[in-house]
Amino acid sequence: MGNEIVRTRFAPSPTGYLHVGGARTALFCYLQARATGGIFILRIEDTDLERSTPESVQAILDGMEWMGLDYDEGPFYQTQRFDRYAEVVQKLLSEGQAYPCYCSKERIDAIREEQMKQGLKPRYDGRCRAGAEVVEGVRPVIRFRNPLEGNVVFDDLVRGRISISNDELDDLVIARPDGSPTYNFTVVVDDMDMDVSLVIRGDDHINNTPRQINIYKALGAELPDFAHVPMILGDDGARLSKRHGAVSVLQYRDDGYLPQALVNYLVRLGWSHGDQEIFSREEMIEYFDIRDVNRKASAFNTDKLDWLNQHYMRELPAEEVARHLAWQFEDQGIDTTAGPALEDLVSVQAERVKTLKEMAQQSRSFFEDYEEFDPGAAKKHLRPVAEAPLQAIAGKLAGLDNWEPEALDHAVRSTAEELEVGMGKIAQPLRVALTGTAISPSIDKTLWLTGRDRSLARIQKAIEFVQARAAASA
RNA sequence: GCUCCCUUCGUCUAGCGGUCCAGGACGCGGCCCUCUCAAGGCUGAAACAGGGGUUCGAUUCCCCUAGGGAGCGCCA
Repeated sequence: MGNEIVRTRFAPSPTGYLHVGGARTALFCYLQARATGGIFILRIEDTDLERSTPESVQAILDGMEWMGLDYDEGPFYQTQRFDRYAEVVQKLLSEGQAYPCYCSKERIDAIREEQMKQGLKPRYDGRCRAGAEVVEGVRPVIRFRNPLEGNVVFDDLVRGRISISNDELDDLVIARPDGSPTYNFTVVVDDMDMDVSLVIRGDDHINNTPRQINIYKALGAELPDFAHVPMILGDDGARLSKRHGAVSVLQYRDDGYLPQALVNYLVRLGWSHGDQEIFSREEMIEYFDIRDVNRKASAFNTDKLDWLNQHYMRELPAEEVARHLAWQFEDQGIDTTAGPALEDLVSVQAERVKTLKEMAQQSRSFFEDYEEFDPGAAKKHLRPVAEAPLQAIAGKLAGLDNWEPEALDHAVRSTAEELEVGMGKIAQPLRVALTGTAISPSIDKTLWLTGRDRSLARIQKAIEFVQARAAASA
């Protein structure tokens, strides 16, 4: 890299959601710019009019915002730069660095097939290179005049030196018959115009780089540095696809993951700083260097993401986690106006669940009455022997004026002692009474979160249930 | 087929010629704790793809083989 300021860019094409691979590339671009006091640019590569959609553009913007990847310039849209591309095509044409080609698709396909058959790499044979015969009524494509000899060599910041011979390359199409530009050409024009000094992108672009370098040279532009980052694979080591479940970053948001967790997970995929696992945004920026990124593709491991998510649910300020949790409740149609404070909920539930979605699901009974007891739980814990403990604790709780965890814990324990039974004999029936299920936070916290009125009413209901059951079997 | 690239525990990784009978993390097993589920504590199993070199000495450098990936579009 030169002495000037580093300028990176993330350049997705809006043909679907922002997937985790793209998100990590964006993160790396962002971190490298922030780490060096540089500029991070967002550019939307929407020249494929067929497949690009406004929804996808929005998904990319939303995903970036959710992850907190703010950019300094853009978003720029390639569809708004067609005049500029046309201008550069004309320049190359007038300099003889590009030429019109009238070869039919049929002919191109035929030679490709023939070359494959002969064990050769399929390439355009250069028929129109020396001067095309104009075919009436046919609008030509424009091809770039690639050098015939020599090698293209570049030092990739993550892959090291890469060298390819020019005779592996052919004269690529840079403009279609309707004048619309193609990818390998627009990237170069854009990166040149936007003064991008460091191109960070997926390693599926490695093979495109030499031909892009030739275009840079033809344009007399200064070459940027390149850093090709490996791709992300699914849990099973196969290429990431819908079949692996969540691949879109917004899906992770909807599934109850905190952005801090996803970002932390992603930054450690292909990059590390000693044995450190947890990184604050500041630490990432301080330690990150694109040169330290690994060359190998890595598999996405949801178990580790879950671990990080729980870590952040526990460590982040409860108010912040609560904000994300509120969204989950809303999404699940649970009204949280009558019930415990979400911060309190977070403080007790965070260590018990993997995601905010689970947290909301398992906290339903603190806000709404449950329909009926879980059959298995009721069968096991709401038996006749449970009546006495429930009556005892009901009486004790009714007289309690301090509805706080410490007092509640004392109430349950002292009741157990007075009845001379183990905690399980009283906590489990009580748990089923309060939540309808056999699973919940510790009994004092469950009482606390359920609240006084709701707790007392539910215990009564459970006592009636036990009595009815005893009567029925008698 | 051709070109380019990749290869340390199941997974993410540390390692940049001796400190490695290979370290950490997730996950997994066992024990403890325990009112359920978790969480937590302790503990255990688990890897340098294979073969040649170079070197006094290779996980680290070179070559080959095997396996894997990407590209070879008038897609990006």
